[in-house]
Amino acid sequence: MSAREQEQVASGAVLSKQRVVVEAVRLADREGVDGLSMRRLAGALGAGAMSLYHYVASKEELLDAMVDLVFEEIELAPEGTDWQSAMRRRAISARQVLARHPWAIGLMESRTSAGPANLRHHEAVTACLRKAGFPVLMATHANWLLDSYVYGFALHAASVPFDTTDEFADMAENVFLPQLPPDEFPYLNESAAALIAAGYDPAEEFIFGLDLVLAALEPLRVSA
Amino acid sequence: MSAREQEQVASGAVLSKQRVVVEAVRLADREGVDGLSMRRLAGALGAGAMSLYHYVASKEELLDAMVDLVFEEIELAPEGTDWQSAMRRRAISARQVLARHPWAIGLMESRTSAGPANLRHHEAVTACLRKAGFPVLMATHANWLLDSYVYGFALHAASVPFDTTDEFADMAENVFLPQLPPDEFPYLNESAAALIAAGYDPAEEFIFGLDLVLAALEPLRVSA
DNA sequence: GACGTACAGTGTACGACGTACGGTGTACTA
DNA sequence: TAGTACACCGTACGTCGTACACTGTACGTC
Repeated sequence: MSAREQEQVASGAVLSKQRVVVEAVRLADREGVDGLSMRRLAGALGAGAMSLYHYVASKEELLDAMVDLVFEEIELAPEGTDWQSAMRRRAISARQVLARHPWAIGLMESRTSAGPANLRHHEAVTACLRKAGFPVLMATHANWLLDSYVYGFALHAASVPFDTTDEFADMAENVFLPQLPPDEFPYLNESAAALIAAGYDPAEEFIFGLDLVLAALEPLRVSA
Repeated sequence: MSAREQEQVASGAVLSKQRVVVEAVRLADREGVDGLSMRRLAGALGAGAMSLYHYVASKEELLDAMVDLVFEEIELAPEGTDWQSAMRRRAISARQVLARHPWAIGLMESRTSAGPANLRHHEAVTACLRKAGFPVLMATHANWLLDSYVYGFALHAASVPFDTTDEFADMAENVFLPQLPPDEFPYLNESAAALIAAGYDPAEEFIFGLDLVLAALEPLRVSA
């Protein structure tokens, strides 16, 4: 919170950038990003639409701020543990946060400037990798790989209309399989059947790939 | 192309779903997805806005079709080579295609039903993995991991405002570094400096992680 | 020829959107 | 008491997606 915002709060202002952005995230969670309009957001805050423009220069800036607020929810890589545990924790936290705010993923593609929380996050991850003994360029490679996996998984998971084992089994039997003629898609049929039997849990699915990636990175650091 | 569309073309109809969707992709490539409106698209086709609704039930359906058209551009996993080469080729192709149509990535999050090209693609990948000796569930895990990496990389790359070594060096020196006080972000400064010196190429960066992932998956198949 | 039907394509209109602009009102300073 | 600053808002403009009712033309069938 900037000095200016503190002033506003102290002087009894009803609105603040903080409040605007927080409510915007809430609205997007509830109704999706398409349901977020300046008028509706203002309504939720008990204000007129144009009042928002005292705290946010444009809707684009609001979206930037929303994405950064989401980044703030992600746990920073903890210090004082081995690098794999630290990366594991922050990756799992990131996945959970993005699952809570799926609209944020689609927004990232169009947002080209990183917010402060994003930068802090990136710095913490890089620090962790460097301290673990990854050479500079190897650390950036590892960073790209891990981030790509985390965001990609979240994107993939958001584009799929189920979140739990039961939902998946239901959708698979009643929606997917009927669309998949067995002679044209034999392997997808086989996969779906196996997944229905075994159950699907996004958290487990995520960890499978995550641990594989972490293990693959291990030999690339030079021990201290 | 459906029987109905062939009829239309044969009978001299000026528009067709094909033509509408192709032009929509072109427009989105040129102006971004925000610049794509039904009126502008119709204009580009020399038609009135409402005419489009004879070929597309709604803008949502148009966006679905656009995403599927992009999937059609991705090379299918070739048969008759070892699984790693096959996966490598299709992943590299996917990355290139998504770099050409960055708007498609952001769209995927909100599209919950896969189009035919998407399904064909998925089937081909699964077939390749199964034939390479991955057990059913392992193949779906590998699928998730690979897809997450590919889409995640594309998403990450789209959210970054440079594409070539020169652009990166320019942006880093003139935009990023000035925003990164060295005492607050020592590691990001170090990384940026190293990357400026070493050069940045998205294709290489992508292949680094891809090969690591492929190698990590190798031991999980049971040899035939 | 005349007439009916089907359907590709369109003009107009409605409600919602982002936001420019020019107000209000209240709280504080001088 | 007058002046100033600024949080807040009402109105209006251009654009959006699209419902609805309409045009014109092509092609039967007599």
